[in-house]
Amino acid sequence: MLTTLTEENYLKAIYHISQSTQSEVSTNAIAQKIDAKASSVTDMLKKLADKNLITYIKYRGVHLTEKGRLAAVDIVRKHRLWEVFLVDKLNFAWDEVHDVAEQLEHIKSQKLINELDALLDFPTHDPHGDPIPDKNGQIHRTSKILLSQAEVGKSYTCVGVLDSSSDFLKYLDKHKIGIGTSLRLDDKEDFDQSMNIKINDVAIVMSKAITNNIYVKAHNEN
Amino acid sequence: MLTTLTEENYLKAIYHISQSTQSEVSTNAIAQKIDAKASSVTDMLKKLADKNLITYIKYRGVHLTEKGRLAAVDIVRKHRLWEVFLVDKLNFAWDEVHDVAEQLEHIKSQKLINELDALLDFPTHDPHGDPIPDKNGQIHRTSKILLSQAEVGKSYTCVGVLDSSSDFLKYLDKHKIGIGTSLRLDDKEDFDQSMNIKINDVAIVMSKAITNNIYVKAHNEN
DNA sequence: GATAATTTTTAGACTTGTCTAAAAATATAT
DNA sequence: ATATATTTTTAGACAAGTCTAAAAATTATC
Repeated sequence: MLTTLTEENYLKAIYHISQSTQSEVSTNAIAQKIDAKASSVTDMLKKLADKNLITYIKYRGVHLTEKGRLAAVDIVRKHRLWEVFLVDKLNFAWDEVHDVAEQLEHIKSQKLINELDALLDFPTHDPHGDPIPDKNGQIHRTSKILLSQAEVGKSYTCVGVLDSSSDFLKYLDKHKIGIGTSLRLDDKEDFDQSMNIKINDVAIVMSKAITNNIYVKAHNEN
Repeated sequence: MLTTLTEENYLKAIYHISQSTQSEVSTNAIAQKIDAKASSVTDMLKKLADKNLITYIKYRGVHLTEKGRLAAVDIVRKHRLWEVFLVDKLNFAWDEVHDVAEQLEHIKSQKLINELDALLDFPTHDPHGDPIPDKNGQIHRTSKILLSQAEVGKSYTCVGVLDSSSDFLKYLDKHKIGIGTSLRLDDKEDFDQSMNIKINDVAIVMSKAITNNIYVKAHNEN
């Protein structure tokens, strides 16, 4: 059974929302993500339920079925592989890739995506540090914490970002912070939870708004 | 002004038909190419005329305007660049690229196509030997003739194909014929115009149906 | 637990692109 | 030149996806 571009976008939205909330996904939440009215969402939910891609109980929100989850994860896989392609092969900056990948993720060809995977040498993470699901829809999650939760005196490696807006990514570029960058948390201010961070022997101060959007992994850990 | 995917497909169809006929493009011809009914085509022609992409006189067929021609050539450029990408970078065979390129040609990103062009080292022809229009919509046409028009005793290089159906391309693969292959016309049968061709010292017989679909360029010529 | 506020769904309408069937225009044939 | 055949257009309908406005269900408040 074929999915339309619109259906794919709904599935992806439901998937991403359910990742953060861990419970039923509400009509309004989808409407906000898709940038459509709630009434339009209701219509589409009926269609997706008819196709057994979601379980839908009126007024109670939706869940992805296994079939729906696999379809959603497949779109995510394509999106992230294309992002790697754009950055690694076509010299895109990491804040430029999203809109184009939104288009490319809907191209239908199994061979295309398998070969792309090989061309890119089977990457496990996209340019923002998000994991790329494998062919079977499995996601290899790495243990990571927000920099805001880090402990004073310890060293970390930057492994991802929560916010991937252009403004935030440009901030990181300006301070030469990227995936793989090592840093050390020298001190933390109790008052506003701002942090003194040392990166390549340069000390900078980061507000909570910043540290809340950077994922790190502690050194000497698995 | 944005063009929809459907509009782009109509423009491309009109462009390709006008390339072969050199005159007005009829509603029926478009319908056949697009695989739609003539009535649907009429509706779309009005829309394209409203956008100044074609000149349309009822019952008289259509012509592309300069604006329409540039839009059409831009799609052709993208299509052919993606075909090169699929063959050169993703190991697609030349009879597998068309359907995927049909999808990829509609991706909207100027940077994407410019960078792709560079990644592929600015190719001038696609895997079937068709010229790739440049950024300004200019097409560098090479002098070529159909193999069926070749002269007995002369040597040629294969530079393209007219038919690019999977069946025909598989025939060429089987006989190790591709773009750039050298061949010599040893003899021609008056009765059915079949030809005795020598390729890499192997002699084969080709029917008119075959030689009518292979473009060649004479050796020692410009 | 009744009432108010919010969320969700329904009903009906609009747009894009398609279709069928019928009418109009053009082309062909005698 | 007139009848016939073909091509093209019009008219009206349909499916996908969207919207607004109103009704129904749920949640929050007192």
